Amino acid sequence: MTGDELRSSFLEYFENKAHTIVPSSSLIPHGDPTLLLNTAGMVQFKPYFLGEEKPPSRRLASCQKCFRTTDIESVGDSSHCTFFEMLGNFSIGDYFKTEAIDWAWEFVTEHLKLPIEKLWITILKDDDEAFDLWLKQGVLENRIIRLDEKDNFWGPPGAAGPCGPCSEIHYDYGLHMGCGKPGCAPGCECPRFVEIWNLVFIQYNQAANGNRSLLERPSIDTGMGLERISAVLQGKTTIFETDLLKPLVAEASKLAGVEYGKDEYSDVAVRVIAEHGRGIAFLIADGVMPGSDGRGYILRRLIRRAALYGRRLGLKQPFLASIAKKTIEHMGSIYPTLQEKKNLILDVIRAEENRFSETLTVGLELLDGLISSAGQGENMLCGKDVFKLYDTYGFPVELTCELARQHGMCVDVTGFEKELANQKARAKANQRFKSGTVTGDNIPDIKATSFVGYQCLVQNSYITHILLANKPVKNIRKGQTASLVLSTTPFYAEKGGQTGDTGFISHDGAEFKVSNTVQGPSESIIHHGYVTRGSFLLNDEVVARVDEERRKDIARNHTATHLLHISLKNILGNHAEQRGSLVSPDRLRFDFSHLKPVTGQELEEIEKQVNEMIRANLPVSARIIPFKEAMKAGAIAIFGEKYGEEVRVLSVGEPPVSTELCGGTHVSSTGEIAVFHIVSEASIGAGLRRIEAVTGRNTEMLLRQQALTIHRAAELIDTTPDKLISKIKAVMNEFSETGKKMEAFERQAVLSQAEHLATRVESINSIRLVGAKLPQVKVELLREAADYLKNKIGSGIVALASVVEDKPVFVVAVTDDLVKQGYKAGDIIKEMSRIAGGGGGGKPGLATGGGKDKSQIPEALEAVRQYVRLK
RNA sequence: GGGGCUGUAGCUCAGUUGGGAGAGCGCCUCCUUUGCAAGGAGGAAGUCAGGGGUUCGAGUCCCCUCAGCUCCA
Repeated sequence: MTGDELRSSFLEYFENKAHTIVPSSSLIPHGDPTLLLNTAGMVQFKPYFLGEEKPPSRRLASCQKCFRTTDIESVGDSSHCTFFEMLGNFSIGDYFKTEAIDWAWEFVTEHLKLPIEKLWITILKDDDEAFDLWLKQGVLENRIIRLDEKDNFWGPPGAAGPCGPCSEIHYDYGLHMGCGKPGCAPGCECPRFVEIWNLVFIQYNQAANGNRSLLERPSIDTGMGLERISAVLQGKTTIFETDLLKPLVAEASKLAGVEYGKDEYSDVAVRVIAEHGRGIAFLIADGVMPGSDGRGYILRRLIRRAALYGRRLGLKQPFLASIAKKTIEHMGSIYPTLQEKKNLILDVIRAEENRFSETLTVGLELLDGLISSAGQGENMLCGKDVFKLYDTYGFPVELTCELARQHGMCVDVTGFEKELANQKARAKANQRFKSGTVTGDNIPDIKATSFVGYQCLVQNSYITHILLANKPVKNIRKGQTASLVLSTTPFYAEKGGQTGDTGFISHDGAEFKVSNTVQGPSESIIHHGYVTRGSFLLNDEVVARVDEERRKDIARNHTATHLLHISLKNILGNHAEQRGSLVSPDRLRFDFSHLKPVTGQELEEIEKQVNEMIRANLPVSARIIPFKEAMKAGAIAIFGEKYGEEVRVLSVGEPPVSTELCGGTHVSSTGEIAVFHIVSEASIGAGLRRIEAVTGRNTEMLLRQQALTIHRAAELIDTTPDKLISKIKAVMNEFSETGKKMEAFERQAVLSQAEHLATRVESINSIRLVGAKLPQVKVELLREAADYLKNKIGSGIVALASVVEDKPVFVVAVTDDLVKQGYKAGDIIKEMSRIAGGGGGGKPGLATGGGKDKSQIPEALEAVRQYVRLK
């Protein structure tokens, strides 16, 4: 039975048992920011088990894409994998143990036709109910193993929640596969017994204190790994020999030119490449992009690990895309996203693999250097060097170790780990310093401030706390910098990338200027600022007034940020996800994932689309709804952000063009933004881009400034703005022509002087010598003159001097024949420059130098004669 | 946000202790040939990322800024 047949046979079986077949959910768990990737079949049904949502049916079955990252390092052996498919049937408070066991046994023995004598059962040690049910199926008593909670108890997810015992069906590959130890049985580490199906009986609810109570309507959650059961059915001992993975193994072997199954060393590499290549394709298809954290880092690690193993097989060219392509061909009909995202998948893999290959090349050179420069006695690479390789060049440590071993050296792993710990400590220390500035930690009785800033910008309130230098006080007066907490406030506290509000808090005779608003403990809102007039007492009644213009600027930028986000997705693709955002009154900054620079044309399209949405004057509305409901409506949530039970959903347009979870303040319709203009686009790291933009009156200001600059520039070079470019080109051309002419003219002048000097050759000790001062000649030309004279006189010494910027410069040239006799230009120049208060150097045939005192030029030239006389 | 590395001709890069800015490919002109990366001669092309400092003199040493890469958060 092939994997595909197995998959459909399973679903068909449970469909006949009145189950609703649910398609696999994305590998990125939707609406569950606590989970990195989908790790089990039941993940998408969690809200049903927890009673938070109503299931479409009480009986469900699925074949779910799963990804587990806990043992990436073990992939390559015969059994571990990161990506796999999980078959499962689920009862949401419907049937329980009896049916679960009944059907599992029927499916395994009658549909899959696995021989009963090969099957073993494990149960939780005191679950007699399960024991009896298995006996009833005809399982022999000695084939039922009782295990403790460590092995056969599931959950709860987190500290509290539903949980219960489980029972597993194991397949026995036979005595010859076993470890032979006396206690060998299902649950043993050796490969003889393999768990094929896990049935979880969710019968308890566990409280936070650990007490378990029986659930009124117990549930069932089962899981059967498709790869493993395929291996069993196809009579294979490893999943890599099944029809699910074999084509990929074959492709990897073909690319590397090795035969699978001949050599364990290359087999490991082939398996890593096949397994990771498949997982990578699925991750990208579900929207993961390589990055330096979270899911992105997992993807990057897989690509790099596979690339490394490819190298081990001698693969020099990028090859991972071929494996992904094979995966798409092989599984695309069952997972159509693979087909749809084919181009993206292949592009991303190629780009990332190439990047890594550059990293490796640089790293290898450095490592070669380290290895060859290590002395004879040394046989250890120091941790510092290895860390530098890793930290600066991203060169994997395991590769460093492997290569060092090949050269008979080892690596100071302890030293490396110490450096890594240092780096982590540095980053942390920095973090602490930053967060230390937030005040409010010293007020024990602080309560949540009621925020009314969505509806109004002016609010009557009273002072609940006053903070001076982060300590509670009873009053403050004029001139003091302090922080106020109010009972109610219209001031928005800095969060979600949006800058805090500024404004005034006042009562008769007193005014407090708010310079920033931040979040304090217990959802309080803290106003930072200083007293400009009068004084404030605790419990004073005050009027809080937000700077309206500034708030409107912020609102324009914030709503524009949402429009930009959706527009990026529209034009660049769905992978362009928010990774950070800053909304201030004067500009907005938006970081997102994207592999390559955004082209000028794309930027233009993005800007155009955003401005179209602005002109359409779309209504902006916010509503508070339960988180789950928001997720179902397809709202954009940011991974890693914490969201409460109830969330604020911000929609633009009707029907919405954009729906995001957002607590920020926005315009009421997009027309208020007026105009959106992208100011810059830049990289902020691999796969990450940053766009900065302005809106409303900031755009107006920017445009006015730019127009002014253009006008002034045009005026300066005597033209009109429309002809500015061509005029600048013409002027630049003219400038460069003139420069060249000048240079040629100077050269001509200097050479004719040199020509003249050639007629005044002195002779000392029968050495021909030219020593002269030329007026105002820069060093380059002086050098040319010396070169010219050197050739002219055939054999001899040329020493020239000039004055540049009021300082003496010298050039000495010596013909080759005299160099051979021991006359060195460098020696002569050193003497000359020393006399003039400087230094010089060069090569034996030609040297340059200079000094500080131009009056010493005659002495310096005399010194040359002296040098020749004494030589 | 913090640490590190890199930035030289259109492209790929070299450039020793600070002392003449280079190579290969590409480009332009001419000649010889017309077949696979043709051959020959000549030529253009550089604010050595930008700015400051040290020095008689900086692509080279020091500081700052920008950009790309990388690790940590």
